[in-house]
Amino acid sequence: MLKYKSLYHSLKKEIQQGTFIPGDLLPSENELCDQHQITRTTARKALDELQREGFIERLHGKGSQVRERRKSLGLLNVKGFSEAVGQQVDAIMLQAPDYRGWSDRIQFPVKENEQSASCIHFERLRCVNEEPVMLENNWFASTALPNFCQLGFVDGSFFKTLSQCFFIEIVGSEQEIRAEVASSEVARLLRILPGDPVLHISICFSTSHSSLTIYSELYCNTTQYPIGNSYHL
Amino acid sequence: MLKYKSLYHSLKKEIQQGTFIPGDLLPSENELCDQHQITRTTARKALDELQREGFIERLHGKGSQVRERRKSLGLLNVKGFSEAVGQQVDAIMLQAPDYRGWSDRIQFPVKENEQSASCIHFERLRCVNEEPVMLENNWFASTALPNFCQLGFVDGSFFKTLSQCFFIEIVGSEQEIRAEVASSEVARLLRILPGDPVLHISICFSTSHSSLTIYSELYCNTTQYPIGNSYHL
DNA sequence: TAGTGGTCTAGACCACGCC
DNA sequence: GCGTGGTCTAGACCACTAG
Repeated sequence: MLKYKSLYHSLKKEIQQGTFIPGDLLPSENELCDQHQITRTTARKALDELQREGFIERLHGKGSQVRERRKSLGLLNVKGFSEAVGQQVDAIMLQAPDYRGWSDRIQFPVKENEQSASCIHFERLRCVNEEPVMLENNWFASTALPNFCQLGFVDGSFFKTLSQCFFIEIVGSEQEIRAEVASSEVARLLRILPGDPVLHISICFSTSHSSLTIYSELYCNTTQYPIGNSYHL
Repeated sequence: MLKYKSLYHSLKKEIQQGTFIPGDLLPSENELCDQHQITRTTARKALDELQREGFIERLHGKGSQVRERRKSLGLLNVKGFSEAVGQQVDAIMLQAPDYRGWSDRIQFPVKENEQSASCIHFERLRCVNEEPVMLENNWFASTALPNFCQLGFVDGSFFKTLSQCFFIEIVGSEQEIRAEVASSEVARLLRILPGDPVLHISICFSTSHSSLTIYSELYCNTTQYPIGNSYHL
């Protein structure tokens, strides 16, 4: 293993596990050099990567500070849906994680090696001010996440659970976005009329665990809260 | 000016101007060191940045190759709309660039210092297989782009024109996405029925020129061609 | 003033591509 | 075999923060 990658993974894991929490300062670059028998160039390369991925912020004269991770990932982001609408969001679990077959509602083609695995599915309704704004369905192969159905969600967040319980991070996504008319089922849950326009977002998340892909189908009522995101170089 | 930034800007400008075109190899790292009296560490820092921004690709054992720039920028990307729908796209100019007032159709607040400047607007219709799929409206302050209305578009691309004629790059964006019912005007142009669902995307692009912000309002018929994008760490 | 991160130098060895 | 990019070392000086 390359030295800078080794340090990078070691620091990232400590952040994910909570050894360092947001606001903490990591060991200084010189301390890291001593601890790992490397030069500053190598230590900085690891820190550069953590910085780009949003895990830390470098403060000139102070140190490297752990941040809330909120890098944008396409439409949504690693922190999840609440930032995309910019409001406090409650989640109601309509269907707790359970073993189901792969659904034909999934818009992206399910990878062949995953089709043979059993599939975990859960469905949530996201509300802002008690008003339902998004219906969320997720599917993924159960092989990568043993005992997932027995676990609770960390802070109600699926991504946080992946990170803190399984050390799995989202590393990429593909999305398709459509404006559709609401089906009677979607309309009932979002408390709108069948035929009203809804935003339909299909996402295929790739993760740091090669055998885990997450398929999501989201239906949003955007009349009150449009989906927002931003990007900066 | 820092040495690595100076080299970075110099190489980027040569790529934008066409001194190096996609497929070309930049001077090797050692050549850059000789030419600019710097060490490889410094040269590599400049190249690292160009690589992250998608201008070049590093080929181990070969060199640094200039790429078509296609980094994703939120929903759309710097190459523009054609990649988002993944098809060949024709553009019909409905309203050529002209001086107009700032429109109240712009969803993002126009910056105060821009409100007093005169505003250039143009409107295009994007078609796939002769079918209209997106109506595009753009507004921006004329101060940053003298003579813009007299210029033609490079390869029919607004972003390419900004880069090659003004050396201005898109560096960030904010977006809001909504599913709406089509107004009679939008429906007529997209050849759908008033009341059909359309995807409404509002974008505010920030650029490398501090006094230029681009405001876009897009209306998409996503029945045939959903808007796609992907993101990778 | 001591410690931190930001920049830069002048080397070294390696793996990869191509001839 | 030679040149390329990828990794790494062991220093140096600077600007910034904080006690």
